[in-house]
Amino acid sequence: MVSPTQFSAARASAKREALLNTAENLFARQGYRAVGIDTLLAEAGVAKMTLYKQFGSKEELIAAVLERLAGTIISGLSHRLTAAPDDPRGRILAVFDWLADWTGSPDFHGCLFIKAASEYPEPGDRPRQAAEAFKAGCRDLLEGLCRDMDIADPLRLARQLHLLLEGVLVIAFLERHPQSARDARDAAEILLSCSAQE
Amino acid sequence: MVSPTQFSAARASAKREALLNTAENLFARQGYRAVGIDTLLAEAGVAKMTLYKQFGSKEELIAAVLERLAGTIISGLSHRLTAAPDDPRGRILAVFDWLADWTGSPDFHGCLFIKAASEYPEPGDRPRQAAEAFKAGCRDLLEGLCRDMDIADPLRLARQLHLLLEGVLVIAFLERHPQSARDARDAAEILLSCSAQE
DNA sequence: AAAATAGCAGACCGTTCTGTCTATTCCCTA
DNA sequence: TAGGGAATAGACAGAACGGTCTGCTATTTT
Repeated sequence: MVSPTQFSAARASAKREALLNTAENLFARQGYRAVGIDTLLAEAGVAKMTLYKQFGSKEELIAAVLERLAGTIISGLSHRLTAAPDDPRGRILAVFDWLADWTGSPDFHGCLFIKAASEYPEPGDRPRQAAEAFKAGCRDLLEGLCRDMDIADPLRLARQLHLLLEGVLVIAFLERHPQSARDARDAAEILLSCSAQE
Repeated sequence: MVSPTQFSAARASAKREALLNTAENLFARQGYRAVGIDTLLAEAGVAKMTLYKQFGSKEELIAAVLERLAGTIISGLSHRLTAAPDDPRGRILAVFDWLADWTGSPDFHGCLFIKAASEYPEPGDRPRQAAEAFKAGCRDLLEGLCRDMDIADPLRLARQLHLLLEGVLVIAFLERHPQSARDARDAAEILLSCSAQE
């Protein structure tokens, strides 16, 4: 049996989800400031008051979109790593395979976190904070993988791999084909081998 | 002797420069769509009609800012490479030293080209075109340096170094300290060594 | 079944946006 | 020194911005 409050919550959350989905799509395609909330609301089929009850402001909506997206991405990647080989090296390379799929997908329009930090650059801006948190999460994930390897400076390797990853996000967005992910994978292999030898 | 038209042109170009300088500063700090032209004009001390006579539109002004900046950056880097050691390897590493200085400078606020492509993402948008052209120029410059090395696939190495470079631009913008450039330099050294061995 | 409550749609607010227009000023030439 | 032409400042226009407010509907509880 579903309680009334649960039912209401489910209905509210349906509109909330519609808002988040539409916002993610439009922001990804056009940018944050380029999309007005009226456009957004029309496309989502949601009332303006619903947006402001649920999120409080446009910037908070953006932050909510980013936080949900961060969870989706990290859990998607983590899930994929469970299917990867057991050796640490293979798991790290699997990150770049996943990256190739992501950047090669037709609805990849650049990294929404980089874009958010670009459009809301002040340290106090919530979108920028969400972006910093996500990128720190990515680096932490890579650090975890690198620690499993038996090398002298796993943190440095993680930062280097992170640079490759961000580079792929930028170049794939600008050049519109997934070659860069393959290049990054090749480079990662070299860095892995040489770090291990040290 | 200075002709009248030259004198007029000099005066016009002084205002034009003021516009370009102010625009570059404000756009770098706050973003493109976040800065209205009225703010820009007030700060530059220039009339609105001057902007529209000189550039035609805000987007064209942005493109002009980016094209001028691209020239400044590429020539600054090139000049610095003339002072670098003669061996190809040293010149490539000098690129990353230059990158460390750039991203470490107090008025580094992220890469204006990445930001431009983020805010004007359509293929026909002039700011995005300027960004694509600049990044292609960077890759070409790296390709030139890598070709001087005696390795099997210099173009692939160039693309890999380019990934590191773009990664540094993103991470330095998000984390606000120039550690990433040092990490990239270390990684570049490894890639150079291993590419040479192949 | 009636009343209360919560969430909805859409009109509405003042502000700010890019871009245009006009009247004036300034500078060079004759 | 007078005149011509370009560049100026600032008012102006129409649209779009983020955000608020007011009725109304639809659901839930008594």
